[in-house]
Amino acid sequence: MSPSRRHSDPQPTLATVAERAGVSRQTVSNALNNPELLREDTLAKVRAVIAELGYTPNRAARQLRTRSSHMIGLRFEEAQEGTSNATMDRFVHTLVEATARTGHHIVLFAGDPDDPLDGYDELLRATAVDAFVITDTYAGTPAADLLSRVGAPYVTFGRPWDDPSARHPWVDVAGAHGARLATEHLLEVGHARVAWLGWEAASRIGEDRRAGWEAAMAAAGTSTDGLGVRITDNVDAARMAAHELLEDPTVTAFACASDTLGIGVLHALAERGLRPGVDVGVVGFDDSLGAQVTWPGLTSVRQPLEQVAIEIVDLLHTVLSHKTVTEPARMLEPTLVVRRSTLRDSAR
Amino acid sequence: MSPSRRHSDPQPTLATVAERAGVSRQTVSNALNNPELLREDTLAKVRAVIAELGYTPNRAARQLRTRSSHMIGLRFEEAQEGTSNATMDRFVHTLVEATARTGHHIVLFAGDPDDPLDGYDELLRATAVDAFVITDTYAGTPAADLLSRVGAPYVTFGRPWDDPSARHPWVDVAGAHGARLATEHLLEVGHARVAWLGWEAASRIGEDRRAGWEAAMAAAGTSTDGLGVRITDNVDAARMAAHELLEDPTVTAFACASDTLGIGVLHALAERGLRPGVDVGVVGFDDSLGAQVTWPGLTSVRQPLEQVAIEIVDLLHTVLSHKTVTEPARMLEPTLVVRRSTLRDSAR
DNA sequence: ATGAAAGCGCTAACAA
DNA sequence: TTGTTAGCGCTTTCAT
Repeated sequence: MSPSRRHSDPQPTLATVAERAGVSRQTVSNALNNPELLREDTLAKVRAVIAELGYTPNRAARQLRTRSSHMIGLRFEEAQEGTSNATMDRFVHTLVEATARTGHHIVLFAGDPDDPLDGYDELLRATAVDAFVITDTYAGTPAADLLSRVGAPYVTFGRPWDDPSARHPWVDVAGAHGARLATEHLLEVGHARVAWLGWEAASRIGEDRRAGWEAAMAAAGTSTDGLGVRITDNVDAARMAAHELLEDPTVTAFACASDTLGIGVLHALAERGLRPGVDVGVVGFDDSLGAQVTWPGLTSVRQPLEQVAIEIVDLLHTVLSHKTVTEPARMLEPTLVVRRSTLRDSAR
Repeated sequence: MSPSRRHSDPQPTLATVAERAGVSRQTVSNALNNPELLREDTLAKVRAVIAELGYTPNRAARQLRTRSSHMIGLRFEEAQEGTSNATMDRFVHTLVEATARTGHHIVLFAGDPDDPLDGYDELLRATAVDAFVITDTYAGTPAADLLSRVGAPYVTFGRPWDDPSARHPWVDVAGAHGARLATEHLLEVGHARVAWLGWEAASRIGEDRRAGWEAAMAAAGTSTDGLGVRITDNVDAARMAAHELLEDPTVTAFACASDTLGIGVLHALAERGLRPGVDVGVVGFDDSLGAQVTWPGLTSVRQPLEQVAIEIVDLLHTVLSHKTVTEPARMLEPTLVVRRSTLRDSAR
């Protein structure tokens, strides 16, 4: 923008540019959207005027005409204390980056916490967004169902747990694989009886991760009897569960469904005077800030959120250009970030 | 939306509603925007048809006409590992909630990290947003300067550190007051020599917080010689600085410019076999998730982010209705959240 | 390769 | 109190 022009001055429009360049409005529009239709010298001239005037097409007008806003809706839940939506936040950052590359923006909207559908409707009917990204498929997929019903485009972060027949595009991370990595790592560094701290059975994500632990234990030929517990996702519940499990001296390692639970185990160790890593191995899940900063560092399963965002944008792009999605379901693999909570030697 | 209608069907427009209700388009528009102009029975009839058809005004058309998008722009920085933009994330959550109440949405946009101005321009010229919220005033206020220059409305979270003559609306939290609360708390529970772990001198926020510590120490009549250090905001730097300061046995407490630094101190204590709270008191800043989950719990200064968001939306509202802002500068006060890192007794 | 005309859905201004 | 007219800035025909 020319630095001397104030916002209150009239913005240049297609007409302004056209007049200044001595061409018709349509030619300017073509210079923007179909440059290959213009003769080279015309194109150059128009572009020069556009730059000179600092012209940017009016989004509202374009949107009204093309019925496309280049906005992607994302329902943003209330900040919840204690439990970490840190993963969600990190995902949003990566999503903003990824959508920017295709000229899209993310529109955040709030919804009544008791109504998983609230907010979608209005944005959609107002043609304010082109598509949605849905992140809470763990709670079933009411929003996805709604959008499917009205034929609105969307992509979910999270597989359709309750509906294997669902055909919508989604991206997810193999939680079971992550838990398996965690458990195998603990077995490798010499722990035999690895306990599992997971969420209530109602959580599909939680049960998926637990299955990974069970698979790794089965592969090692170790029974999981009495080693797996289901608790709510908070530090104190994990701390108490860990205390209980540690009454059995053969239990020397914990794989957990979240960093919150892993940190709870670290609390129990601190209270018992046990050394993380050396005496008892602990692995969390999500590689949150907490895992990174907590003493002495919590080994954790990290989701490739950057890649998730890129895949989602790719799917979004395909869906929005009305192409057929050839590969609507994409499962990514997490990795293990090793920190001192699983280092046994004293080269610490 | 009537559940049976698909998105591909034509959306109802003003004209549809008008025809169905047997009134003119303008009357429907008035029913929406100036209901007091209509006779009661007309209004009721129009509203009934609106509900029946599931009509929502097209945002693009409205925006084109009124030149107002009801979108607020917020530049969203890349996810940074290790250092916590957790405060920023929590703020965004509260902002989404607060703006929703006035019918606005938050548009996130990315910008080249090396160019603090990148992204604003385009959104503005495209008339895609009505206003901006700026959050990184600590880095000077280049974005605010740009927006002032072009006459675009904005509110900042953060005072104009480098320009006391700035007249734009802003909301901030008194960091010095927070550090003072932290220091006074440590003095009250019986520590005499309270050290300060803060950021480099270039950080205005950091120096502000430090000033609060100095004020509290001065009020207690204690010299701060050799007790204040300036380091980068990461756990390890704090850990090492704490080790150094703890060589002096009279140093028994730390007030810190961030939770990250506070957690670094906890690491040093763990390595020295000192008990947080009992032997050494530690206070962090921001009440992040880390402070809440780290063992044994980190006392921290909490910013009233919900209130910040509410004040910002209020200012935004005033600015956007072209009213004069009577009180453009609003300073809020943080509070202290006490956890076990400052509890001396053993009722722990 | 370029231009003219029409219209997306809405609201401001005015008329009845 | 309600209706009519015009036009926001753009792109999609269609004509040149």
